[in-house]
Amino acid sequence: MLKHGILGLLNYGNMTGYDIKTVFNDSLRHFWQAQTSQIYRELRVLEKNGWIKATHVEQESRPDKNILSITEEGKKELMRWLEEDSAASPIRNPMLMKTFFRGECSREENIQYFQKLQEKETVFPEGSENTDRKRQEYGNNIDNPVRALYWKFTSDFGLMYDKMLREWCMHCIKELEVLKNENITD
Amino acid sequence: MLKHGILGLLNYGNMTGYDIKTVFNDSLRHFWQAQTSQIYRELRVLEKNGWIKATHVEQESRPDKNILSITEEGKKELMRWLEEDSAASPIRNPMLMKTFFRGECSREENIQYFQKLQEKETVFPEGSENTDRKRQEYGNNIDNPVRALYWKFTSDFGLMYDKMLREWCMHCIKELEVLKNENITD
DNA sequence: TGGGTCATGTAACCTGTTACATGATTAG
DNA sequence: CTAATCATGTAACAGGTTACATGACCCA
Repeated sequence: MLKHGILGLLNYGNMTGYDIKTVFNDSLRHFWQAQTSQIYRELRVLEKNGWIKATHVEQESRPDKNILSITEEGKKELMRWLEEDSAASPIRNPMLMKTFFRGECSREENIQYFQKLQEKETVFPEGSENTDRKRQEYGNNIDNPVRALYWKFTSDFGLMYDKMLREWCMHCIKELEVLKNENITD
Repeated sequence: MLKHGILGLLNYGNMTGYDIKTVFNDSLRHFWQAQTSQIYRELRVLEKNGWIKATHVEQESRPDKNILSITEEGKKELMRWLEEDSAASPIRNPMLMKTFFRGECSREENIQYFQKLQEKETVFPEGSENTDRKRQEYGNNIDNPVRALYWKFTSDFGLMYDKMLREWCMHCIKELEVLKNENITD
C-alpha cells in the first residue's frame, strides 16, 4: 500500500525521500502515516522493481540528495493498482478492542473513558476551525483542481468520521447514564 | 493488541486456541480479525510471560487440545492495559489511499468506484436485517448483561460507521455529478 | 465420497515501529 | 545558544499474511 502511495506522489512530480515523508506526515496524515525508515526501505524496493529511478544531486550547504522520479513502468503499475478491484480493508480497530473489554471497569470510569475518546480518537484533533483553515490552504496550494477535489474527498471522510465518533461516544454515555438511573446499586 | 484481546477472552473463561480463533472471526469480526498462525504464536508469548497457562487434554475422537486459562498475573496485566491511557489508534486507511489517487481516473469510472465502495467497505456487509438478527442472537447468548452491552457498543459503532460510509460515498458522487453538469467536456 | 468441524502448528515473508546515527545551516 | 530544517539511512524487533501440513470424525 505504501509502495503505491509513494508511486502516486512521484507521479505528481519528482521528490526526495524527505519530501515524501513531509507530504505524508503533513498533508496526508488524515489517512496515512509513515516512518522515514520505512519510506527509505520501500524506495529501494521500488527502484529494484524499475518503477522509480534516483538521480544523485550534490549540494553544498545541505546534505546531498536523491531526487526520485517515476518511470514509464512505474506509471503503468500505478494505473494497474488504481484500477484493480482491491479487497476490502482489513478490520482491526484497537480502540474498539479496548472498548469491548472495558465492561470489566466500573460504569463511572467508562463514562469518563468515552468522554476522553471523542477528543482523542479523532482524525483531526485540532478542532474544526483550525481544520477548516488547513483545508482551504491546502486546496489553494494545489494547482490541479481534480487532485484538490480528491484530497478534499479524503478530508471530508475525516470530518464525517469525527462527527460519527462523537455521536457514538455520546450514545454510549447516554446508555450508561440510563443504567445509572435504573439501578441505584452500581 | 491481539495479546490483550486474547487475555480478555480468557478472562471470560477457559478456551483452546481454536475457540479463540472462532470467537474473533465470528463474534468480534466487526472490530478485529486474526489468523490461526498468529494466535498460536501469541499464545506462546503469553505463556512465556506467565499470563496464561495451558492444560493438555487427551481426546479420543478429536485431536488432543490445550485448554488455556488466565493466571492471576494475567488478570493484573489485563486490568493494567484496560486502565492505561493508550495512544490514539494509528491512522492508516488503504481505502482512502486509493481514493486520493483516483483523481487519475475518469469521473465516470469514479462514480462507479464510489458506488461499489459503499457496499464493499462496510463493517457489516450482510445487510442490516441480517445484522440485526445476528445482534439479537449474540445479545441473548451472553449471560452477563454488562458484557453484552459492551459488545453492543462495538457493534453500534459498526452500524454508525457503515451509515457514515454510505453518506460519504453519496456525497462524493454528488460532487462528481455537479462537475458533470458544469463542464460538458469531460 | 466429499466437505465441514475440531485441533494443532511451522516457515517465509511483508509491513510497521522504535531507537539510533550523523551533521551542516538557518531562524528566532 | 538552541531548536528546527534538510537529508540520509541501519538494526532489531513486533505484528500480520500466506501458504503449507496433518488427520480423524461426522453429516449429507
